[in-house]
Amino acid sequence: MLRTARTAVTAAAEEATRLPIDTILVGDCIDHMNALPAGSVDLIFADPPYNLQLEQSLTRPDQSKVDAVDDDWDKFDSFAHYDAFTRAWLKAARRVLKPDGALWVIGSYHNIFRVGSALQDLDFWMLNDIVWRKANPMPNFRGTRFTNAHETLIWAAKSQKSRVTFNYEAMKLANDDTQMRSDWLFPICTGAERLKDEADDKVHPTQKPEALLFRILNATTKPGDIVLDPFFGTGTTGAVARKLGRHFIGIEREDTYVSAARKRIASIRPSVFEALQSVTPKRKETRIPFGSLIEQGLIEPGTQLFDLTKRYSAMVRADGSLVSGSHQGSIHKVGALVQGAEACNGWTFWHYDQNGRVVPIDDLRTGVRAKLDLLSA
Amino acid sequence: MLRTARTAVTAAAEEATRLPIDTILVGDCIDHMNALPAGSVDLIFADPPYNLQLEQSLTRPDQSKVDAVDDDWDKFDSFAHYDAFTRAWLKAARRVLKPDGALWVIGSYHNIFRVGSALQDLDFWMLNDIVWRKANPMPNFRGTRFTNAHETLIWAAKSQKSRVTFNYEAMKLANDDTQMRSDWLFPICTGAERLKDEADDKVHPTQKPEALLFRILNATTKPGDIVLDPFFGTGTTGAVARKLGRHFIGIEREDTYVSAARKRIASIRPSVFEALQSVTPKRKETRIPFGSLIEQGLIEPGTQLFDLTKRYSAMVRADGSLVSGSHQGSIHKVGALVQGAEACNGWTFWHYDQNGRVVPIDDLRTGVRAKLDLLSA
DNA sequence: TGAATCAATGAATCCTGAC
DNA sequence: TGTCAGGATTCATTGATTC
Repeated sequence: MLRTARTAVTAAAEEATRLPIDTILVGDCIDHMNALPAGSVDLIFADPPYNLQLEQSLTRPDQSKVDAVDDDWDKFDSFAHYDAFTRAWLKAARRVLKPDGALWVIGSYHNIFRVGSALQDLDFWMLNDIVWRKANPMPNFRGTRFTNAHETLIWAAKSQKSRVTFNYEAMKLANDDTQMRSDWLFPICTGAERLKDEADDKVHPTQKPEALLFRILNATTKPGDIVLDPFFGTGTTGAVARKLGRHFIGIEREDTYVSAARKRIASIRPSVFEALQSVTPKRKETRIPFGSLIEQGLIEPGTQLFDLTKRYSAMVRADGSLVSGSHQGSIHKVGALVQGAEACNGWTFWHYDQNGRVVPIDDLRTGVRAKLDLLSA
Repeated sequence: MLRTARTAVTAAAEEATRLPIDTILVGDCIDHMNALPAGSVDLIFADPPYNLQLEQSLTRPDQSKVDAVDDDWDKFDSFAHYDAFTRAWLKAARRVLKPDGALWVIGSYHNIFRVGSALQDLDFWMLNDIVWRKANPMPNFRGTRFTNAHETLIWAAKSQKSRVTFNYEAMKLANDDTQMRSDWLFPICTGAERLKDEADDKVHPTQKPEALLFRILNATTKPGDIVLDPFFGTGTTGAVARKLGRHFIGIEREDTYVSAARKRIASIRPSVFEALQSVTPKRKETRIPFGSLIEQGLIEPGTQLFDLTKRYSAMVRADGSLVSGSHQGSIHKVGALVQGAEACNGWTFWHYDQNGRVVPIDDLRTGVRAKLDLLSA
């Protein structure tokens, strides 16, 4: 009798801890997370709705319309509603995490401050905020702000005393033997990687690049770990987990996304090594804008520049523009204008007086570049 | 009697609106801000305490101690206290801003999510979050996290309807003619720029580089604007403001910082006036109605206009309107109608035949504008 | 076949002054 | 306060089309 009871209990416990590994659960993420056993997953990656608040439609300068994120799942009545939603899914997420588990969230300035505050309030322990610098962001078409060229990720442990996985050496190796920094450069998801439907439209408006998930899983999980994604979408997390020999649990409400994700993941052939290679971004020559020389105090506003023959001259203004007579603009533009030429490389055309020596401004750029590369290498 | 009263009132009003320009107020920033007249400053730059939670002291691999931020002013008992403090100073800051004013805050993951949420709750309107990528950050000595290589800034307008200053063209030009992005690369403040005391210790633990403020003031203020910094520290904001021909109001509690800042700012040589002028944005150029070109005989009534591909054409009428088939109206309206587009810039869309050369009508406008500006100069 | 050109597009809180 | 209309505004990448 006793033995039978114990067996039943053990079986129930086993049943309860048997996780729906490498599958997608369809439905609300809070309900599904609450149905999972507590303390059962190693990592959570979450890409929740951003709560964008778009007022009107936006057109490009060529009058084409920007295909905005206007899906119902991104609509919230107020910050209060968004906060309630955020706290609810974070609470459920925290429960399902192992004691030494950690969580990643990605967001933009519309929502990330709400999410970050909620995380702290719920006793998650922040480890890093990470900046995903987009190599090819959408420009600001109206010329009213800085190009929105990044998104923010937060990496947080379940609690202050969690001993989370961090593959420091692997990250350092992947970054030419220097510590991986908190700013990551990746292109947005386009081309063959971007899932399209029969009509050749994007299946999901905000599909994340696999390279981003590669780095995250490589950095903060071990092979065989279980990664939960409560906003699975078209399954980038699952695809990368499979490639890297990690297990995933996806939760997604929309049937369209679920079926696209299933098809996508089924076709993945795990191949760790090559995938890892593609993660390392190639080092490009650091670009130094002329304005940064002034910002850094290497050229003072008011400095006179001239060409090698001293036929033309121009004055440097604080904003990085040059003036020469009625001409004004960038070093290149004014260089072209004074000569009546179509184009001009201002870096080699313009010179300044360095203690009596006539030196091209390009020399300053070379110096700054060398210093920057040295510092960030 | 009445006259005297009115005079007194006027004097009081004048007294109240007389701002403590280019000075440092010593004491609590909330008290001082509340004593300033409402709606009186153009921009606020704030570098509040970060609420760093260093559990124990940090040691480098060689066992030397890291001089971490552990000053009293950075201690808060809990997030609740920090939030209360944040809301209090942000409220005071919002009151003192002009209706079209804006605010910058800088922070790290320890505090920026609290600050960002508070901003949104207080009806500030976020314009961008900006990432300052440090060229030479402090490494993570323990190898337990990613190198903390950036800080976050938030640029927010006083309200959603504020028309804030943004020198788009100047930023674009300073960035080699492409839009300035939201990720900025600057070295941290070291070397000669870093203020040191007699013992050769740094005067302030978190002195910001002038390059950062240079970009901020260049991007979001005009010459002569008033910039308030409620956490003035050693006065980077004041130093850059003075260099760039902007006014500052600094507020700082610590005498050590105040005296260092005063000395620092007194030694600054402001830029010459001409160097502070910036490129004129197209939006601000003298408006030339199309009709005036006809009035001035530059285009004759009856002239045929066409687009660059010669797919569409229209005729100029004496009153400055165009006709194309059944369409008629302004150059913009007809340009849009013939293409079936929502909008169209007629100045660049429509061309005319100038002795066999196809020239946009905008070239005529440019000529007229130059002549007009010459006359009025 | 290859080079040159054109077209499409991506998490976007995206105008401003006159009446 | 709103309405109306002038007219200003884009970067990197991919893939298709043309030369």
